Amino acid sequence: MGRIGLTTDRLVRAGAELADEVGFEQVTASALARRFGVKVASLYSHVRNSRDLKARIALLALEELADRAASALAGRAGKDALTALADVYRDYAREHPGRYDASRFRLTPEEAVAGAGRRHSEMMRAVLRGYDLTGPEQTHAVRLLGSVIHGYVSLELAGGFSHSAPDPQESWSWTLDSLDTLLRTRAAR
Amino acid sequence: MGRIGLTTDRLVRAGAELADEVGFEQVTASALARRFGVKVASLYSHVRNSRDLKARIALLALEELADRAASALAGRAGKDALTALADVYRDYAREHPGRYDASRFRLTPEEAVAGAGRRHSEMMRAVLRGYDLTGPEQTHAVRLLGSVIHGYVSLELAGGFSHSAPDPQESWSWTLDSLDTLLRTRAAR
DNA sequence: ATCATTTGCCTAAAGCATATAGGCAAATTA
DNA sequence: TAATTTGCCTATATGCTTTAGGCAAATGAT
Repeated sequence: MGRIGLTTDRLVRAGAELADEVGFEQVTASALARRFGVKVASLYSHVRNSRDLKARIALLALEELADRAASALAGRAGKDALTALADVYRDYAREHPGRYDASRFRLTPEEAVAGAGRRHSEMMRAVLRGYDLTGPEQTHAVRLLGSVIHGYVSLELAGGFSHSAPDPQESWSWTLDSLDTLLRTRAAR
Repeated sequence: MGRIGLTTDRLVRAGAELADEVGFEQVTASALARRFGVKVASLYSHVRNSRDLKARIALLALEELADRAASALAGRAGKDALTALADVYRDYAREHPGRYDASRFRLTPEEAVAGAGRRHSEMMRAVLRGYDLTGPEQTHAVRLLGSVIHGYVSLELAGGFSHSAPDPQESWSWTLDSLDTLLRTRAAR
């Protein structure tokens, strides 16, 4: 049988697609090999092991998210920037639930730093620069913002808000609105 | 070899302990059997399968959490109740990380309703009754509150805030303070 | 163009988790 | 004490992970 041209990159991208289709948990070396019509052992020349594969998918998702966030933030400030950033995460999670789950994969500190981890927190800080917060408060706000976004997105994704009025979109708008008010109030304090 | 008195209940409780020790992901029928010094197949008389075991651990965690929340809320109102409830989740997650993860296990709607799911949302609503919110706003607030608590706790648990100043406890207080202010403002609007 | 080297995918095999079937002895009930 | 139920067992099948070693295709050197 000829070679079909596996590469780490193709595996990772296919893994990301698989994650969106069947869930990040179900992304397995076996399933991936099956998808490429190849024997499992063949993957091990391209990824170290199963954990490595998942970590790479996580890094891919984080990069994609950071790219989207960077575009969304360009030319925006204040509440506009806040909602743009928050929407990036929420939209990404709805379009790519498996990848979003992947982005929550617990990476080692080195992996996270080498990857897009830093870009994400810098963008959060950039958004918050639009609200005049003092040093420690800025960190509190970064943490709050991260918590609200991740918390909302993951509860919504898990189906926590489904089949109940009002529409989750309304709650989302209300939440971002509240967050904006809150941050402005804190700044003015 | 004689019988050692396995029951579904003992398995689930041991599974919860195992989760706290090695992580909810690593809770496996094999590991549990090993812990009881019993063959794996023996567990299958007490739990339907691996997923069933995990779901039962999830339900246990949700009940424990609901019990703690109920005690914590007794005799409290307003901000006092808000922080008490939030602290219950955060403290539980720190004391029992595996169980907390378990409580996020995706249950079927029936399982969730039969279990403590309803108690939790009712307690959230009870806390929010202390802030005079109109109908739909109350739901928005329930969702916001759930998002902030779950988001903060899970980011903190994942190590997102570790090794960076200021102390996560400060951000937590600041967050709850902000949330209280926010809800009072919304109510007064 | 040919030979040497590297590389990619293969087969084989071991380890461990899930799950089912069927058996025997201990516990329970009559 | 006999009959029945129940609890844990062995045996077995299936699936995912991972390593070792092999052969042929691709690549590079002369």
